[in-house]
Amino acid sequence: MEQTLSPTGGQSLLFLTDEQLRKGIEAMFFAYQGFTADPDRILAEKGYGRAHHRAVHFINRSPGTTVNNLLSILGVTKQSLNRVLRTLIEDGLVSSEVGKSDKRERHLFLTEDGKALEKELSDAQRDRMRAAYRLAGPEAVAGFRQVLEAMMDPEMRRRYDALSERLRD
Amino acid sequence: MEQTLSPTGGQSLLFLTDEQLRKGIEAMFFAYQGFTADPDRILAEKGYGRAHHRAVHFINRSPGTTVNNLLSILGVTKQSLNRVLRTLIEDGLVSSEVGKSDKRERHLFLTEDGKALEKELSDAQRDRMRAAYRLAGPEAVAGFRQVLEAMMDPEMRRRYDALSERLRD
DNA sequence: GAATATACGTCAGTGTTGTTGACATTCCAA
DNA sequence: TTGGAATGTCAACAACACTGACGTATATTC
Repeated sequence: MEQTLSPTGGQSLLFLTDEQLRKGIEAMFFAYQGFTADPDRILAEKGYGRAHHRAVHFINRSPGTTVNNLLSILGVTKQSLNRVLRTLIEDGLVSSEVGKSDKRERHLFLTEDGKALEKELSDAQRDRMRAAYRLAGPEAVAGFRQVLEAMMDPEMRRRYDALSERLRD
Repeated sequence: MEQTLSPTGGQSLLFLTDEQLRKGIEAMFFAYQGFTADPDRILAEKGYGRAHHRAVHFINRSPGTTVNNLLSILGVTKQSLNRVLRTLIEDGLVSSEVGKSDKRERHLFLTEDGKALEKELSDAQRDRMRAAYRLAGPEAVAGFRQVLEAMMDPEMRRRYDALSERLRD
């Protein structure tokens, strides 16, 4: 609330000025800092980093996913992901099961401990997101999502959409 | 367009469900990848990284800013910023002038070459932002900004607002 | 004027995370 | 069955963030 001043200046035809665009760029930068701040704090205590968070998040989202699948979602090299995955497996947060039909594949699951960490992290992140959503209101949230989705690379957009195929939005 | 299906499901009271929040989190993650992809490509060619981009961006935004000021905006350590600044000064993209009233301070400016790089980078980033804005429409952009602003840490929000104090939105 | 604080720069050490290269295993198709 | 492609692992290296300690110049305070 108190948000009576429209952040776009209220002009419907001037919303593509360079200054508007620059402001949007800066908003992304500062907001992303806030977006990662809370999980980062928790992760640092436990000796993990953002890469661990991302892995845990998407394994939780798609239990049984393969390493390769996870790789394409995260957009990093398999070696990079592997380092993270190894520590998570060693620490008993993730379990890796050899595929039944294709024994080359490893299917990834969160253990109970892994689920606990995932919950701790996403609770923190969701709290902030919830507060922002509540402050901005449903229509702003719809716009927020629309712009973000339009900003994605087509390939990433596909993967993003695929995540909610089963789960209804 | 074609965005007739509202990303919030159209329900004004369901925009705070865990699934909605999770979707927002993932949207931030994937969108940020797109957000940085174009500048990253340009930077990689020239042997620079995101840190250089950020420095150049904010020096351009506030010419004559001091090192300390830049430090607090970027939220990094001075050692980290110094490494970046040193290479930018060596390469002739940034100039550093001893302060007149306080000779301890260094005021930072972009040289012509620095301005050229800044333009190249922000043109690329703005193009994507512009496309996303155009696709989503003015109202979505307003919501986008509202949510992002609500997501910032208060301290960062202050700095974000301060950037456009002179320039009218 | 002396002590203290501030602004900036630098050196050394560490950790996370990305990269490439080499390699083992498994699957599949010629 | 053999060779190529796919999957995943191990090792070494680079980029870039961080902390801690220190040096220098300047400003401020007592």
